[in-house]
Parts: sequence; C-alpha cells; structure tokens
Amino acid sequence: MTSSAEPVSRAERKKLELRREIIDAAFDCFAERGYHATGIADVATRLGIGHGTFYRYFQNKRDIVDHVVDELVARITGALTAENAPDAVSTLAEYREQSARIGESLARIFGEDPRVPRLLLFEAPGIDRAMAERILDLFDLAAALTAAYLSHGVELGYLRADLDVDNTARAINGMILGSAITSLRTPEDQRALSEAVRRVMYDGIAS
Amino acid sequence: MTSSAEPVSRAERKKLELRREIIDAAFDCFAERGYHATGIADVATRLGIGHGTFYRYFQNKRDIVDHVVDELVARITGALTAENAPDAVSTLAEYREQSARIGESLARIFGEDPRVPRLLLFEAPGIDRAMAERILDLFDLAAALTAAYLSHGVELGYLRADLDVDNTARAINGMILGSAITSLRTPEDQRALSEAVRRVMYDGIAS
Amino acid sequence: MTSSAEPVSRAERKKLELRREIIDAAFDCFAERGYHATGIADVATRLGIGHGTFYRYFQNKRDIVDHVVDELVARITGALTAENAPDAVSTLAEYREQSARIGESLARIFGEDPRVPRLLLFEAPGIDRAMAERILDLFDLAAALTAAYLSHGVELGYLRADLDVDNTARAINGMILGSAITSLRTPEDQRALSEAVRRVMYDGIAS
Amino acid sequence: MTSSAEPVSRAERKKLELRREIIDAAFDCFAERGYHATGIADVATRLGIGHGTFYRYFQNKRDIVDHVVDELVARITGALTAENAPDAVSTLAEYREQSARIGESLARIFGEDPRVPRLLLFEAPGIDRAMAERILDLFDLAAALTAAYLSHGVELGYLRADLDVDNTARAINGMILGSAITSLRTPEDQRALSEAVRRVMYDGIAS
DNA sequence: CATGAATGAGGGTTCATTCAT
DNA sequence: AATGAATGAACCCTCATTCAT
Repeated sequence: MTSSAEPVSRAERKKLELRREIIDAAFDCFAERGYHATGIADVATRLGIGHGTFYRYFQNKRDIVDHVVDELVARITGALTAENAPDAVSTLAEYREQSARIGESLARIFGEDPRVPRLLLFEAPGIDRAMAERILDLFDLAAALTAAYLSHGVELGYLRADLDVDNTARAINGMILGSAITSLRTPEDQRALSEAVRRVMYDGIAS
Repeated sequence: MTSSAEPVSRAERKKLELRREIIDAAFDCFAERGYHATGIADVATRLGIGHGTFYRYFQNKRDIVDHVVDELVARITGALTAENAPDAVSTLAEYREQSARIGESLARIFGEDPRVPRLLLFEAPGIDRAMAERILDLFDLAAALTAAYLSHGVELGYLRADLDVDNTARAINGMILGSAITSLRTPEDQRALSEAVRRVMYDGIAS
Repeated sequence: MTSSAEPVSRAERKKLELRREIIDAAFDCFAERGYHATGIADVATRLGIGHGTFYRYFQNKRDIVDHVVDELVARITGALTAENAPDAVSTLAEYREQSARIGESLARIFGEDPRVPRLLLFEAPGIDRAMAERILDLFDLAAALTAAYLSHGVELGYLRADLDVDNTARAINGMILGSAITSLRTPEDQRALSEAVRRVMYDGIAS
Repeated sequence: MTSSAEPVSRAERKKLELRREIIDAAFDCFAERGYHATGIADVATRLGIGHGTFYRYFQNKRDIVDHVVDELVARITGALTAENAPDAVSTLAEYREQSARIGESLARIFGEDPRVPRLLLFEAPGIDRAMAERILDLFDLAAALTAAYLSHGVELGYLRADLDVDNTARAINGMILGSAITSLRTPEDQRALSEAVRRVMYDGIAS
C-alpha cells in the first residue's frame, strides 16, 4: 500500500517535484547573488529549464520568493515548536535542557547553511514592505512562543515572578537573532555562542 | 574680522548644504520605498532639483547610499563611544548606569525614527554584498566595544570571572538588535524593553 | 530524406535571417545618419521590431558596427583576392587585364552603393580608436596584396626592376582610395577614373 | 609703422589669443580622444578655464570643430598654393621639382603631426553630413588645383596630350591621400613613399 | 567678463513577462 | 506542457547648454 488515497498521478508528482526544484534553485540564487541581482533566467538556467517554464509554476518573480521564505519559515517554526511544548517542562533544569535543545535546533538551521540567515535576515526584508512585514511577523511569532515558555516558567515558579514576560522574550530572541547573524561570518563557533546566551539567561553576567 | 579661517565661501556653504539635503532626501526615499524601488529621479524630485544635479554631488546611486549609511553609522558609533569609555566605571552599579545610558542613547536613535533601523537593518543588507559586509562590520564593531566593557568588568571583578567575553558581548548586542527591530513596529515601549534587557543581563531570568 | 546534415532548424534559420536583417538595417542607419546619430531604437524601428530584440542578437551598439564592418571588409577582401592570385599572370598585358578586373570589382562595390565608402571611410574611423585601427588594417592588407602583385611582376621582369614595391603598392592603393572617395559625390564616372588610374600606373603622365 | 590701424586694444588682443588657445586645445582633444568622446569640459580643463567661458568664444561644440578644421584646411591650401602657381613652370623637370616641393610641404604637414591627418581624415568626416561635405570640398579643391597644374602641362606639351586631366588629378591626389593615411601608422618613411608616388607619376611601373 | 552650478533631453541597456510554436 | 523569441517599460547616467553670481 503506497501513499495512495492522494490524487497524485505520475505527471502530477513530476510537476510537484519540479516546483520544489524551482523553489530550491531560487533559494540558491537569491541567497548567493541577492534577490534583485537574480534574474528569472538565472533560476531557470540553474535548473536547465526554459525560463518560460518558470511562469507555469509561479505567478511572477515576487511570487517565488514568498514560497522560498515559506519554506524557511516552516523550518524555523518547526524547530521552535516540534516536540517542545511549553508545558512539557516543570523545573528549571528541564527548562534549561529544553532551551538548549531549541537553541541547538536553531543553530543547526542557521549554522549549517549560512544562506538561510542571509536570505531571511539580509535579503528578504529589503525586497518589499510586505516581505519585511512577514519577517517581522516571524519575529513576533518567535517572541510569542518564547513568551509562552517564560509564562509557564513564571507560573510554575522556576522563573522570576516579576519577569516582564513579553519584553524578556524579545530580549532572548534578540540574542538568538544575534547568533544567527554572527553565523554569517563565523558559522563555526555557534556552540560557544549558544552557551553564552544560556549563561546570560540563567546566571546574568554579574559575579 | 570676516569669516576667514573657515575654508567656506558662501557658495561653498550652499554646496555643502545641498549635499546634505540630497543625503537626507535619499535617506527618506530609501527608507520609505526601499533602495531598489527608489530612482534617482525620485530623490531629485523630492528636493525639487533636476536629477542631473544629483550627479554633481554623488558618483552614482550606489555612492549615495554609502553616504547615507555613513551618516547613520556615525550616529550609532557616536552613541556607543561618546563619553562612555569602558574604564570610566569601576563598580557594578556604575556599570549598570552606564549601560543604561548607552541603551538610552541607542533607543533614542532607533526609536525616535524607525526609518533608521529600517534602512540599516532591512534595506542596506540586501543592496549588495559590500553593503552587507558594512553592516556586519558595524555589528562586529559594536561587539568589540561591548566586549571591551565586559573585559574591564571581569578584570575589576564586578563581572563573572568565567565570562565568555566575546560571545557574551554578541549575545548582549543581539538583545539590542532585537530592540531595534522591535522598534520598527512598536516604537513606543522601548524603555520597558530596555529595562528587560538589563534585567536579563544582571539578574538572569531564574527566580 | 529531410533537410538533415544542415544544422539549421526552421527557427534557427529565421534567427539567422533576422540577425542579417539587423545588420543590414544598422548599415543603412549608420551610413545615412551616422553612427553617433543613430540610436538602437532607430535600427529597431526601421525593422519594425522592438528595440529590446536587438539585444538578443548583439551585445551592444558597438558590437553591431563591428559586424557591419566585418561584412563590408569581407566583400572587399573577397574582391581583392577572389580568382585573382598574383601568380596567375605572367605578362604585362595580363597584369593590366587583371588589375582592370580588380579595379572593376572594387569600383562596383564602392560605386554601386555610395553608402559603402561612406560607412567605411567616413563613419567607421571616427567611431573608436579600435575601429580606426581596423580600417588601417584593411589598408595595410590591401597594400600587402598589391605589393605581392608588384613583387611578382618584378620577378617576372614585366615591372621595373627598381620598383619600391611596398611604397608603390601604397601609392596605387591611394589612387583606389581616391576613387572610392570620389564615388561619394559622383558615383557615375568611376570607369573613367579607373582608366585614368591605370594609365598613370602604366604610362605615367609625361608625354 | 607697426600693425596699427587695426582696432586691437590690449583686451581685444587677449581675447583673440584665448580664442586661438581654445581652438588649439580643441584640436588636441578631438584628435586624441575623438570628437564625440571629447566634452567641452575637457577642452576647458585642458586650458584651465571654466567651461562656461568656452561659450563666450564659440557658439557650441559643433562650432568649434569647424574652426579647428578651418585652420587645418588653411594650412593645407596654403601648402598647395603658396608660391606654387601652375604657370610658374614650363618644363617637365621644373614640374617634377615643383611637385616634389608641394609633396614635401604636404608630407611635413601630415607627417610632422599625425593628429592632423587623424582629425581631418578620421574624425571630421564622421561628425556630420555638413562636415563630411567640407572634407569632400577639400578633396575637390585639391583635385582642381592639381588639374590646373596638369592642364598647364598638357598645354605646354610636357605632359601627355591625351591626359584625362580631371581624373588623373584625382588619381594623383589619391596617392597623396594614401600617403597621409600611411603617416598615421608610420610617420617616418614619408620620404620614400613620396618618392614612389613621383616615380609612378612620371615613369609608371612598367619596365 | 568669467565662472561653474543647474538642468533635462536623450540614449543605452536590462529584464520581467507574454505568447506563438 | 515546455520553450525561448519578442517586447517595451523603466532606469541610470552623460553632457551640451544656460544663466545667475
């Protein structure tokens, strides 16, 4: 029993496959040369297809970059949410572990391929107002998620009772953002940076 | 006693003035419509000058954005360095005060005019590899400055002896960066965010 | 048995045809209005194509004029060399006949269409140093060919033994050049001029 | 008695002087970079004057090149006519001497400064239809002068009675033209070329 | 009279998009 | 369905010319 039930003929499958390849090729091009410096022809050439074909799969140049970002956003929200529900932890130690896990996850996404932060943080926001809003939405989403974790911790008492949950969430996410940007230049020492972030979070910097 | 000593005739002064106006108008346009969506003609029209005039003051479109960024970078590095030498403090309390001052400064720059973070963080990096590098340079500079403060604190003993100075500096700057981006949407509650950042820094989040 | 063996599909053939038409239209424009006064749009309009189409066939404006000149140079070198090997003659009479033939050929090329000498002698040299060099190369080539003929004649004894072959070749070519320029104003009496050139060559002017 | 009587005040003289300097500077620029590649600003800068000043002395860019050519044409017609009246000679030997003298003169003008033939033959004709006509006029003038010499010779019997005077004149001038162009690449061996021209004229090439 | 700041027409070139094959 | 030839809007930039100082 294959993955039937879905109405995917062989032709349909091929179409989806090519669609995916176009998204990937576009990601490559946009991340390497930049959105504006990339022509539709570049994307098509990289795939060895005619550039007219592109328009059978996507509305226009602006359309594809939305899909490229969709993909990256999905990856990130996946890392932020997958198997990491706020209420799955009940002690500070568990929380530390969980945040280490999330941090690990994000570090992998950003660190493994610097084109990801480059596209998301350096290319996308400059494309468009709409795209900039999308990126801000992503930040807000991440802040909301983090805030949820923090709230949980406050409720359970292992985090400071007077914690400004929302703003602290933003501050923490800022550190993650800083890590992502750092990975643009030095993709290697993500681990140490990640550790430093957690130290600040839990211990502060004072002696 | 004329206005000698200064190397500026009246014509010269007017020229410098126009030059400045062009930079400002370009900043406006780039921040509002984006670098790529802005034509030289737009900048000129906004000033009510002929677009050919633009080219008497700047080499080309790419040239002006460098000057716009120069200006913003100068403002920021000014805020980061002016009257805030690392060795001017010797206790944790003083350090808190100083960082509050710096934070205040930056918050003003970013918060007063959201076009500043928009241009610097959302427009500039997508223009060019070279420009992206400039922005990364700015991050690195800020990280180096912060690291210097931290080092000083470690030496004097009011900061943790085992502080990973460099990475902690990056983490802290990440929080500031996060604040700047937040100010794109909510320019108002910068103060609370700023406070939250400092709380994380000094007290951590744990209860 | 299809039209195989030839590497030209129908589309390919159409492409080459348009390419040729563009070259011809450019020749028309350049010869009539001059290179600098001609815009790419002029060339395109003359053909009834969009001016963007031009750039599918040629790199830029400078590129096409090279191709236009290529064509003319090919026509001329063809006339100078085709079926007119220096060693095909062995008497003065034959030589006269041959030079008459060559002269005839050139006169036809220059005289039939005054746009040819106009473009080659009046437009091209002013375009560029590189193009000027191309024209000088053409002169040198012609001089070398003529010198070869003369050498052959000296060896066989039907030309003066003390002939300064190279410089005489240049002098003779100068007369041809003069004819070409004359044809700019009076395309008709090329024949008489051609005859006068040959008289000078063989008999001199003295009585 | 000096050159008084003329209404030249000192200011007037200075003005004429500058006018001349502008013509010379324009000649330099046009010959070196080409007419189209030369800007009015280039000419002015070379002289160290403001480029607005240019327009106090000449109508426009097209105007100045006419004056530059005027100057060169005057030099050439001077060489062709000065002290060389057609009727000043009465034997073939004298004629040879005279043509040698004229050739010498022209060779000096063209050979001493290759910018002269470059401007006159390579730059000027491509500027304009009107300018091309001027150059053709110069050719015609030279042909007429040469024809006058030849006519005189025919009348006096030292030139062939059946000489096609006009066309032969064109042929001869063509040789001179060829010399001038040759001098663009090899300004040195003008003398030998000049000699070859005269040999062809008087002796033909046949043995 | 000299200057050079200002101007804008003009032209070369790119590239996203369409559509006939 | 795939293709790529054709298209023209759009934009950057130059430079001859004008004119207020």
